[in-house]
Amino acid sequence: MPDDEGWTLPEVAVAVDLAVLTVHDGALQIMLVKRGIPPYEGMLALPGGFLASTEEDLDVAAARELEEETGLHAKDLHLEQLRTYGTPGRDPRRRVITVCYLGFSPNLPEPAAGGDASEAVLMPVDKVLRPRATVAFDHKKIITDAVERARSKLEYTTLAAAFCGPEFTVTDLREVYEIVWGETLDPRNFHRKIMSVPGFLVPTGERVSRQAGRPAAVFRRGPATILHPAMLRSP
Amino acid sequence: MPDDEGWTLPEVAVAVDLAVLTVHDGALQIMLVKRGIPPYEGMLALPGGFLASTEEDLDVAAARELEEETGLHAKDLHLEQLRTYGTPGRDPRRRVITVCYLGFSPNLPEPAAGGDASEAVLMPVDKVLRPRATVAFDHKKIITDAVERARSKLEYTTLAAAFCGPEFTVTDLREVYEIVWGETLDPRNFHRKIMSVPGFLVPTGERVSRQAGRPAAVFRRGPATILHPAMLRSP
DNA sequence: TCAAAAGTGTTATAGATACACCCATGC
DNA sequence: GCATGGGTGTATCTATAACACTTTTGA
Repeated sequence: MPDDEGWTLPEVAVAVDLAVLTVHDGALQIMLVKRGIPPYEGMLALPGGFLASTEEDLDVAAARELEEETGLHAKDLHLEQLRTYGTPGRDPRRRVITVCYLGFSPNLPEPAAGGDASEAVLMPVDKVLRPRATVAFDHKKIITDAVERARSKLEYTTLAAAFCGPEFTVTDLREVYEIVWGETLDPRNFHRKIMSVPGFLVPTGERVSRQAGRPAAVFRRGPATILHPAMLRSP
Repeated sequence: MPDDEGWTLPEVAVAVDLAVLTVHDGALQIMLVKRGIPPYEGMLALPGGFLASTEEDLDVAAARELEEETGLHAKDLHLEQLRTYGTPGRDPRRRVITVCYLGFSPNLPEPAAGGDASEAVLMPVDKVLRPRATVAFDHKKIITDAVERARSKLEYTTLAAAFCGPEFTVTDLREVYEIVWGETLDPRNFHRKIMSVPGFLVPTGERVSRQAGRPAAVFRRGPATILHPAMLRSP
């Protein structure tokens, strides 16, 4: 793949960015940070930054930036590579290509304010993606891609559980699907479908009462990672 | 996303690589080039190379490398971003991150030898991915990812047609599925399924005879891009 | 006339959908 | 008791799987 030796390397900066999604207050939300420096000073942007050194791995850089800018720890959420964005001009200072990561985070007790980064905020994706809303760089496009990927991943994987805490009920999980997809699902059919996937939900034996009604059984995530057959959104 | 100004950029080289797949001689094959220079001199590798300038877009670099190294033109095939690989040490010379593209090419009349690059070859992926086989860099891992992505894309998109020429029969298309997935499909059910997807196949009105048997109707690709419901591989 | 491939029809089964109904709790 | 949400049973519909059968060609 690399060509001939002894030639001058084009000066391209490599960054990582993170689109960390979570379900909070009945909405799909994304973690954003307020930029403290130009360009786009004061605007909201995805957490991220340049590689710290020539030897830093991409995944490591993503985990580091996540922690530095939001106080979240990579081990507490699901992170996967989303896509790389590199259109010339996407950063006014110099050529930057950014390797983006998609994160699924459980609903956090203290939304992010608890971290080192006081400037991290959760924002509903509906709000961020409104036509009039603006975010720094090409991050709106990245967020669009991240949301679509998340929606699609719920169809054929068990990643919805990554939006829940360690213990959750079938209704918690259904609400994740409903909020991420923006559609309502039949609770009875959902229950049966989820329970029929071997290794998705492991009962803890406990039950919890919400407000009223029969207490729901409590589950933990099982080893299953794929949903077969898939649970498809309405077309 | 980018951090503070006035800091020294880690020296990271940005490359693009291409995993171009095609169905040829009854096998799923991948386009490889023989390396003319170290490292891995003489070994087979994915076509690709470094960005030509600070201003070159990733897609443009991919199209350029494709043409330079294989003689294929980007407009003649389907190209999409696969994933970015950047583990430190993956290139012994220096830190390189490579943005990989996945290509679907129709079966070529003169397999690649016709291009500028006399060193481009088609190789069955089964052969390349055998445990004892070796390819340069981490390209074996990339090829594995590319093949899995291609297999999966046939399930829910109409991309199988990108492996066929401009005109093809339902049997041609079925053979693509059978070869890429490595399983046999019922010709009668396949025919019905494909024909039931609106906008997938557009009849030209012509028919062709293979060797024996009733001549098959000839089709062109229609505007449809997704298959709904999906056609799933056997689990 | 026969083999071979294209294409249609028919039945059986799996999974999704819709919804009636029972269960277990708080108030 | 009764409202509320958890969970089961069941009919219906849709899509796939399996395969008999007809059609149309080359040899």
